[in-house]
Amino acid sequence: MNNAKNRPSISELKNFDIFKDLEVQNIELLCENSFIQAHSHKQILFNFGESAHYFAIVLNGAYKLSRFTPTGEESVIHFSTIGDVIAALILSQPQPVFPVTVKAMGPSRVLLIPKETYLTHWFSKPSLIIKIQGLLSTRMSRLQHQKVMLRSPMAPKIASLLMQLAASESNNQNEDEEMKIPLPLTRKEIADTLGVTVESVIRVMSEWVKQEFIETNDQFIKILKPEKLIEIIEG
Amino acid sequence: MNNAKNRPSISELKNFDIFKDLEVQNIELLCENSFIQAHSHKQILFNFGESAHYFAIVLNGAYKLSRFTPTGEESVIHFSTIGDVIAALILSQPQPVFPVTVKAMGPSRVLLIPKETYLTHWFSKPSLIIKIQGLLSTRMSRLQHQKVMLRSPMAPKIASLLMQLAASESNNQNEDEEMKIPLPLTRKEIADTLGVTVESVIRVMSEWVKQEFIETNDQFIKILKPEKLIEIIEG
DNA sequence: CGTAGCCTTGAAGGTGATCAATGTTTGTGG
DNA sequence: CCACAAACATTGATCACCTTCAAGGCTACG
Repeated sequence: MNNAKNRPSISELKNFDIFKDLEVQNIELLCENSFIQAHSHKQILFNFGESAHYFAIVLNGAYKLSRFTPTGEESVIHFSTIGDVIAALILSQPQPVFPVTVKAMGPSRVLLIPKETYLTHWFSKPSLIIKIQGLLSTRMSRLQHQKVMLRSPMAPKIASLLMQLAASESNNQNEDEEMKIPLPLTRKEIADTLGVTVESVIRVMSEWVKQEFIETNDQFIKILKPEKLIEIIEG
Repeated sequence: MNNAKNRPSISELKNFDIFKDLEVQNIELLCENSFIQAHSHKQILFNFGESAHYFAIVLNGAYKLSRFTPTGEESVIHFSTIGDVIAALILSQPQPVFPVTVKAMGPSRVLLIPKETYLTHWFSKPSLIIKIQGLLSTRMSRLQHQKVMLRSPMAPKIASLLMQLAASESNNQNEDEEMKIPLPLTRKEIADTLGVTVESVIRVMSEWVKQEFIETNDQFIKILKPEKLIEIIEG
């Protein structure tokens, strides 16, 4: 249980895309009353339905955003990795409430920024709004792309998700090169993201491991032959 | 083919939530170089992949936002009705490109606002950004809710979609009251929204018509017994 | 050492897709 | 104004894919 309240260090924040190009005193304003919180695996950052007083920026590790069905099944909405913002969109609403439950995937850290600071200092800087909207845009685009894959059978769906997650990491590397998914991802989580069962995911991915399209040694998934997965997606 | 360029009238705009609470001269600034465009059924407003120079506010009627699979199947992302903004999120990106194809559903009208006006005048008004983010938030929330329904069988999926669409219209009416879906919606469009086949949608909805849960006389769908649909959703 | 979570494999069964045929409505051009 | 085409709605039969259920193995962790 590690949730000591720490003030953020400017030098660390400077590494993040959002704070790049900003002067030190500006960054200090933007982080007014903010603090860093660390989490261990599976620890919960926000709960669905709680009223929101902060938004978060992922400094380290990754977080899983999900909702639950009445029967307790998990539905994963998004994986947030380094530099991503969480719950920024809803903070501008009158009585903001978290639309998802947010859980750490492995040891992770976030910067928590209070609603007041967001509304007074962040909103008056168009360049910041643009960056946040850019992140949202990426997220929206992922959700949309997953909708398009709904009609496809199991294998293309999984291939598409893996490529999507891997693509966020690789800086437009050449095709044919290995890609690594920057998340400790279980089969169950893949299943919960696609709305299918674990068994189905396992059956498909085991085949790929056997054919050496992917590798899944440690807890990270590596895509050895992206071309093959693309082939599968395109049918 | 009706795409005459018209200047918007302030008095009409005053009716929309976004422009309420604004002074006339402010509205004029926000509409700098903007114009109204009318469309007939199925006419295209924006094409997927085109570079974006405008965003749109729906004044009248409705628009369907969709993407297409390689095999030409349509996947509906969102239905935009009166007061909704289209393509606002992406306009702040460096080289914005439409992420969906936008098509009129019946005779409709939009106000088109150029990128430059958006970036210079809209972005400097936090209250506007808040309203736009509110609309986006609603949209995101719908997409997320649909993801949660992925694991459910056909009937709950369809019931959930109908209730979602009807809810946007009704001002928190009591349950047990009739609800009307403010869109000329075909079975095919419902199918394309859920990623299922038309036949499946028809089989489920025909049953509901027979049992008088819903009515579908004219081109609009009316929900006669919302309680019944809620029952179906909850299993 | 025992439990909990994840991974794996197999067999059976059902739900929704597919294919095909036909009816109905809408819109268009001669 | 009629004829024809195009889009939408409907119904039935068959079949494949994925879910469900069940059982067992593996690893991490207290």
